[in-house]
Amino acid sequence: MSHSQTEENYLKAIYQLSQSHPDGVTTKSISQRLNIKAPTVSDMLKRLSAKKLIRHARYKGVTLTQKGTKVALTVIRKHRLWETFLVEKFKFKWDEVHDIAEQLEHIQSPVLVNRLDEYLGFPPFDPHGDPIPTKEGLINSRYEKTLDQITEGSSVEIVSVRDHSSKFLQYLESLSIQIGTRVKVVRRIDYDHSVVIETDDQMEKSLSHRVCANLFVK
Amino acid sequence: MSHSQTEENYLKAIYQLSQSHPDGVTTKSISQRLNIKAPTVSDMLKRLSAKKLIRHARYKGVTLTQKGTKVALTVIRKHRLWETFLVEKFKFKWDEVHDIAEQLEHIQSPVLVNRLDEYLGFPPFDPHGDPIPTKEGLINSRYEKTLDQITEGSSVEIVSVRDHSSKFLQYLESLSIQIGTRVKVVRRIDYDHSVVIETDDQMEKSLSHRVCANLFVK
DNA sequence: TATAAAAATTAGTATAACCTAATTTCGAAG
DNA sequence: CTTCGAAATTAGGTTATACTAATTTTTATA
Ligand SMILES: [Mn+2]
Ligand SMILES: [Mn+2]
Ligand SMILES: [Mn+2]
Ligand SMILES: [Mn+2]
Repeated sequence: MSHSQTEENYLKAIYQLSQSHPDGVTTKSISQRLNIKAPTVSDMLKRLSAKKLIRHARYKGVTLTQKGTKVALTVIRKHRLWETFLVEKFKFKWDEVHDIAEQLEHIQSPVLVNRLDEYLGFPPFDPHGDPIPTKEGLINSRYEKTLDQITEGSSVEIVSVRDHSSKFLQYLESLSIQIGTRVKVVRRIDYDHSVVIETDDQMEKSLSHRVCANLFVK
Repeated sequence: MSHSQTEENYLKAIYQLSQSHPDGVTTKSISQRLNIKAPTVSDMLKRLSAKKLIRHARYKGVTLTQKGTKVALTVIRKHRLWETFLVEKFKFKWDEVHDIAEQLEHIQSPVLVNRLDEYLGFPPFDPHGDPIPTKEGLINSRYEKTLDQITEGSSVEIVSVRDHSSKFLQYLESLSIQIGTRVKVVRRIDYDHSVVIETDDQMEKSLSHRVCANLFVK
């Protein structure tokens, strides 16, 4: 039994939303994430439930079943492997690959995915620093801390980004910030929660709270 | 304006059928090729016609417009480039790539296709010997002659296969026949139109008429 | 605790892409 | 030139996936 692209997109969205809401994902949040109206989501949840891919009690949040989780992780695995492929082999920028990977993640061929993985040398992370689930469905947990939570004076490394939009990624490039960049928190501004950082090149830069909250660090 | 995968499949089928029926492709032939019932095809032809992708006079055959031809050639280009990629880079056998390429041919991203083309070194032919349309939509015409039309004593080279099925391609492998193989027609058997050939390795092999009709030569 | 706002669901509709059954049109054979 | 079988189309139905409007349920607030 295979699943439609639409179903896969719902499962992936539910998986990702459940990372911050393990006790149940709301219809509204899925609706916003996928840009689909709530009644349509309600409908789909009924179908996914009938297929035993999610658990759903009416008017309550949803959680993925083991079966649903496996599908979601497979889709995420493919998305991140393809993104890595596009950057490593086809010389795309990290802000150009997401939309293409949104399509490639639905290609059905387990053997293709594994050849891709092998061709790339079994990469543990994608170009945005996100962990790539293994063939067995294992995924490293992501670092939880974001740059806005770091105390003054500490030095940290950027390990991944929360926002994958071109806009954000291009802005980071203009600041010379990428995955692996070390930054020192020079000052935290109380007024607007912005942060002044210093990068390797000794330059001081000011980052808004919004930007910092989208940068995972270790 | 983009087209659905379904529409692309129809356009590709019409293009390929029109190679042997330039004056118009029938509803029935499309129906058989795509394994879809004739009324469904009729329906779709109306929609493709409304989009100016085909010309269609009721109860007459269809032809592609320039616009439709362009879409078809783009899909074929992607199909053949991906097949080449899978064989060259991922070490798939030539009989394993068609079904995966049927999916990959629908990925929408002109820049991806051109990077793929570049990555492969702008190959003129796919693993089955079929010509790959260029970015500009140009396609080499295929050799017309098949092995069953060759006179006794002549020596020819296999340039492409008509049938892309695993069954057929695997049978060819078992005979050590591939694209580029030179064969000499030793004898033509009148009784069943089968042909006895001799390959580089001095071995004599008997090929049925059906097999010969699926082997293009030069 | 009563009520209002928000969230979720149900009801009813649309479109793409499929189907079967019925009808129309074409083209070949007599 | 009529007639009949094949091909094509129309009619009417289904499913997946969307939508808006109406209704129900939950939750938050007074
Ligand atoms: Mn992405
Ligand atoms: Mn990513
Ligand atoms: Mn093919
Ligand atoms: Mn091919």
